[in-house]
Amino acid sequence: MAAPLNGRARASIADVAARAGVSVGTVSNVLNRPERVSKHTRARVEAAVQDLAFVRNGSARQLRQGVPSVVGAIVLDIENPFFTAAARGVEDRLSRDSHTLMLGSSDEDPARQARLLQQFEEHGVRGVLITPPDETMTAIEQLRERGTPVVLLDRLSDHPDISSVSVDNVHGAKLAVRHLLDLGHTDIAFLNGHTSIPQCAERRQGARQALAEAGADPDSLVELTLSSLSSEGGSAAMSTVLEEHSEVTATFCINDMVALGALWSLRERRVAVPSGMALVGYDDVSFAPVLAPPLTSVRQPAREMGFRAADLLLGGGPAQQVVHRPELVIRTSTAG
Amino acid sequence: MAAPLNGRARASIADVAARAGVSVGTVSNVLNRPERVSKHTRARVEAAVQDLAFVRNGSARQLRQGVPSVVGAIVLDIENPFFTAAARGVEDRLSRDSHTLMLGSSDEDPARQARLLQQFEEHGVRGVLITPPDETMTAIEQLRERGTPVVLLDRLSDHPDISSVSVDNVHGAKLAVRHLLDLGHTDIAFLNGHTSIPQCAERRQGARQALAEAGADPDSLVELTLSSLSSEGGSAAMSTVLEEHSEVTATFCINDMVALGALWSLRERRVAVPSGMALVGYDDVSFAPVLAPPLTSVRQPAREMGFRAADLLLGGGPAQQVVHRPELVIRTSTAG
DNA sequence: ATGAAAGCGCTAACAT
DNA sequence: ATGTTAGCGCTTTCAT
Repeated sequence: MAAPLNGRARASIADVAARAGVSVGTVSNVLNRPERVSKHTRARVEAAVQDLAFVRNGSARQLRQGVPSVVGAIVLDIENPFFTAAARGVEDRLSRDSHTLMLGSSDEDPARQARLLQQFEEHGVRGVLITPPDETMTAIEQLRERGTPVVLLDRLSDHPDISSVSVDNVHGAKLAVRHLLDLGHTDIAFLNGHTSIPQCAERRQGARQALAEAGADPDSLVELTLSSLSSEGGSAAMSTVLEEHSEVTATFCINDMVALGALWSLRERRVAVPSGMALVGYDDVSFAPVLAPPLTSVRQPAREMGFRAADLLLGGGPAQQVVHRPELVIRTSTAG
Repeated sequence: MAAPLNGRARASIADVAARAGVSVGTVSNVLNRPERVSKHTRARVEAAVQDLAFVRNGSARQLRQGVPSVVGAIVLDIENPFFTAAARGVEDRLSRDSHTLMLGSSDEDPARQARLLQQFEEHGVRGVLITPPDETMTAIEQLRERGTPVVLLDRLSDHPDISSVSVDNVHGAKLAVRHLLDLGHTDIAFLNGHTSIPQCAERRQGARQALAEAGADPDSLVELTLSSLSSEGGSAAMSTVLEEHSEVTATFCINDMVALGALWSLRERRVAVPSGMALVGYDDVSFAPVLAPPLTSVRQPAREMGFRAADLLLGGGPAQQVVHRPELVIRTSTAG
């Protein structure tokens, strides 16, 4: 039963051909265009494939015909449910065309992103879905110019040839802060990431606009800059707020993971929410409605966004910019 | 500046060689063993690489030398924070050796797993990390026999040649249910997945053992079988418990996502936790401590597990079974 | 319907 | 130090 593989681990198409007593071309035809092969030989070849447990060598295949079936995706943080929900949407779309997802997390680090892009390109991926961690698009544009299609995820493209699926961040942040202002809060903290991250810059803009429109001074916003948009970052930042900005009565968090961390700190210091501190998150991830207390958050359709982005990539039509409208979901963390 | 690529999108090593006025072998040497090349020519080649924006063709490279730098991983559910934390651990380890992660989610479906395995194998991955959704290991063993190393993640291997990193599920479940019994609960529901999933079978065994050891009838456990180990599944199952098993005062959930869903339902029906229903989860994911109420859960070191699994895969030493010990983290969802 | 053979881009062994 | 070349496994003309 063991195959005569001359020490090689995997059977090649030549091994199959030898075993079935046909040429390699015929085996290839059985694999790719079975209708061109007679019933009889097809059966013989298929038997040989079974016997040898033959598996195609994807590298050789791709080298020859250059049609990759892998799509690369780079998200900011693989532990953020917003991005895994988006990844799930991507997978939903890819599996339709039996493509595989190669997922990487840049951890908001441009250098890590560059490394991943390089690996993806060497790999010859069919295309790349990416949430860039900063404003610079040169590496991405060059990648595209060299022939790898790119779609931006959770970031509006200003390049006419690059599609994107995003959400209006300015509007989303405005909804959040306006809500806090409507509730009577005047001293509001904003736990944000570096404004080099576009989402952070845009939401900051929205937050400040909301203040301005309400006749308040945008600079009255107490801004904290987290080095990492994670629950750990949120926890540390909220501690700072409590220690150094005791006037603050409401906090807007750049995302729900940060809000989660903020809740850790508030709980630890026995600050009641919302009476001691109102809290708004962003993304409306799955756990938001059952936090203690249920978290007010700005909803983004993560899964649909991922699906759509993958669809734009595979579809290959003209570039287009899809912009979703965010929605404020009010729960007891603000209106308790 | 544009390169003479004869219509091809990407520059090849031959293009670089032509531009630099050297042979392809020399270019290859600059790329792989720069010390063998004189400073002068190296500079010329590097300039050409820059000019042409040359990127290695990974397929050709792998075809030739057969050393893949991609590791495949298949988890049960990409939206479960336990698995993304594990994936993060995997990435931590892979990035040390500049390997890339190819991540797939089987969604607990053996057919999906088979498809992913096939794609990974065709791709020629360096190895596979996998949490199998059922007991059958034939596809996995065959993959290994054909030369692709495999490490089981979150599942004990009974095959001497296959390494694994797991946690003692029987013990974990026993801790959880014993805790509920200690609190005086006698009517306990267990929101479990199909027992074809090994983790589910093992935790069921632990739950029943806890009952037996306490002198109770193991069959008194009210078992619900969810088709999906997600928050949606947990929500639906908890609704059933409330409607059809009003005697139940405590529920053990197979994981924290299910517990999250259960909380949705409890909140919707205004059942207080733990007074109306005590709740225990499994995994102790990041949001567990700040749920309403904070969730008692069985902790598993997800990130370390992923790291270790990747380490075993890349290390290539003799197969070994790493078994972690779970830990019960008691919070107010049971002992409020 | 089937076979023979070229060639995808790269690496490594060998030759100079 | 650099060049030449075989060949990895596959797909795809072009013959037969």
